[in-house]
Amino acid sequence: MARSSRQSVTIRHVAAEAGVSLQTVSRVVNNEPNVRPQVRERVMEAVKKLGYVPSLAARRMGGSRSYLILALNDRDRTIEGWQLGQGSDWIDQMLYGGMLACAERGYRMIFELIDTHSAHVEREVNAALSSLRPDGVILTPPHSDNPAIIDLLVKQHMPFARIGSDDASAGFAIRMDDGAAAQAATEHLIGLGHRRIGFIAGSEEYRLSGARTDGYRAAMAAAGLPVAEGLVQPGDFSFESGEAAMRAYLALPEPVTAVIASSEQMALGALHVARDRGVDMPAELSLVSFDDTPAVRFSVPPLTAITQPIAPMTAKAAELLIDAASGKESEPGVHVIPFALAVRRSSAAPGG
Amino acid sequence: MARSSRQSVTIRHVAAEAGVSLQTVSRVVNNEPNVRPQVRERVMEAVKKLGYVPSLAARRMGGSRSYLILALNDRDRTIEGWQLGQGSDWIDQMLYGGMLACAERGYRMIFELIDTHSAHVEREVNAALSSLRPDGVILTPPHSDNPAIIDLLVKQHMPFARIGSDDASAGFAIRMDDGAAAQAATEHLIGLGHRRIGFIAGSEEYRLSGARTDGYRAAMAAAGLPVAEGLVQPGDFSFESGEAAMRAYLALPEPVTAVIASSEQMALGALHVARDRGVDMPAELSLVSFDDTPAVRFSVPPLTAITQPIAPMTAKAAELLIDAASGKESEPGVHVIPFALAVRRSSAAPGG
DNA sequence: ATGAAAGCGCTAACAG
DNA sequence: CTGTTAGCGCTTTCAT
Repeated sequence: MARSSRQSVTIRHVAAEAGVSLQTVSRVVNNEPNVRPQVRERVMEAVKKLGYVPSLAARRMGGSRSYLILALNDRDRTIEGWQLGQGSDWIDQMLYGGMLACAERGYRMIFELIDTHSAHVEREVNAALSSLRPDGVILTPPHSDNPAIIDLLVKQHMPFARIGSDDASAGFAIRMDDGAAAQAATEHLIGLGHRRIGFIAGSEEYRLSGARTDGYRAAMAAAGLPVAEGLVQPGDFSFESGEAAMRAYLALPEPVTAVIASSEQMALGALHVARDRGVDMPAELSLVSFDDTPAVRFSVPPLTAITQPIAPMTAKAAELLIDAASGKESEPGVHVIPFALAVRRSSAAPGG
Repeated sequence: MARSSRQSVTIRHVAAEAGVSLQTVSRVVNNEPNVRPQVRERVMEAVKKLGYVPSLAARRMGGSRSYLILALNDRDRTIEGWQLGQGSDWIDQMLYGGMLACAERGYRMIFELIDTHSAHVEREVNAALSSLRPDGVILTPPHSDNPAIIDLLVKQHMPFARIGSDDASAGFAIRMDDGAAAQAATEHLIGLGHRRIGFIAGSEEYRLSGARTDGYRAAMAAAGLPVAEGLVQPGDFSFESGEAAMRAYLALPEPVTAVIASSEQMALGALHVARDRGVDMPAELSLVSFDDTPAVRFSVPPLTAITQPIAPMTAKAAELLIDAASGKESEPGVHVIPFALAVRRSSAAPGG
């Protein structure tokens, strides 16, 4: 352990130490066959003694793999989230699931911010791919359904996983069952005795918005409840759109007794308006959020929420891509990850 | 833009397209001198036309730089934060400041989780360094003052920045003035009319804990207020230790009218206990938090808090390291980044 | 089962 | 100002 200079240990040093060729060291390090147990042992000792760890860059240069998984996130949304610090922990959960899954397999996850709306999406994605040459790409919403990005990836034969997408035509799709989740939230409220339940829809830019609205409608229909005019309000996932929706509900001739917001920010916006107007929650109004974030848990009252399995989805995405890069063919198609409903004080039987 | 195969554009293709040598392309791409404007122009056009972006790995292999900055975070704390999802956005703010500062300079920030307490710290750090060969390392608390890590970095001549450290003996130290911040928080309360102010100290594993306590004592002393027995309570940054401290305050014969917690989690723990006991805030008790996180802003009441400039500190760290890697000698020593005090409803004049 | 040779895409060092 | 020559540390052939 005396090595302490700037010059680091390379495969050469290990080969010399063990008295074998570079090749043999490479084989041992990569767990390849055709090495006698005895020699393997000797090499592993040398590796350990010298503290050898292969250089990522050199591995990428020599071989075909880069041991890198690239996650692409929407620049504007991500930066806005960071600036506002409003407690969406999407990135954190993505890192949690993705980084650990990668680390377990000797991979590394890097993430990049990409402008969806920019005319330069292709240029930006291309730049990241060219620079990093990852073994796989993880797409998060709204990139998961961006045709420009998908086309690019397909053309380059770059394996990719699409989080929150149900499009199985290319790449791996990994999602939770958004429809079932909205349905579960709706059923939860119906079970509590609610009959006039509002639903704040999400941005149509995201495919999952439609699925959620459909799930809500399905649950209402199954219970024989009409979806009256004004019960479904448009939204764009923003706090403001949640506020606007709640104002609309409060202006309805016949009031709603419960509201489901298909995003955390919209739930908080709705909560804000309701509280401002002195609505007693949950006595007069129950509220359910999609997305179980810190802000939702710390709000007053704490909100009942659908827990999106962001970490497990990202972990699954990383696994699939690494398996693919390792030659293991995994089943393509849509992988559905279970969600959960966290029941908190914001939902109760109507009237108290 | 017809290139669409897997095989990507290399410096060769650009050289051929522009009719110059590889070297000239390299010079242009790296903004080096000794290229006629005319030729430079021609090369830039070829680069643009082919969509050429240099390979990170190849750059690292050929040259002396890797264009990578490595940020080291504490594994246990980080993972715990992700699991609990309690809304500490340290990682987010670090990424915000660090990634963008790196991106502006053509660098990339990668972050790794390292076990501080493990006997393998050195092995873990070494592995990350050997694999990535970054141009600089950013240390975050508690790594910033970990002698094993510092020694390793110094021995390897690896430039590094220490966030939240005031130790200027090696590397760049980047910090906010923790003492002044605690002092400002204390003065804020004194200005409101408080005289018996409690201070929940942080873990002694972190050097900044002492600075904060000192700042509190200094402000008290400057105002001629005694720091009576029991006013300073020990803590370890955890929610539980905040709860314990608040219980201790409530058990004091002569009650405190205000409390400063030197971490967000302790503030929330203290708030939890106070609310449970029916303490009216801020009428009966004012509370100030260190760390202006989402949870703090969404709590009831929203907490007055010291805003730690995590993003600016990380950005500064990245800048210094990249400048160093680029040959620009920057002033060593301690870089102090301004903090702010966000006044919210949790602090008011005593008694009402 | 092992080793030798070639080369990945770039930059450093040197020639001109 | 510009081009040529060597590698960087690995993995991939291909021999042995």
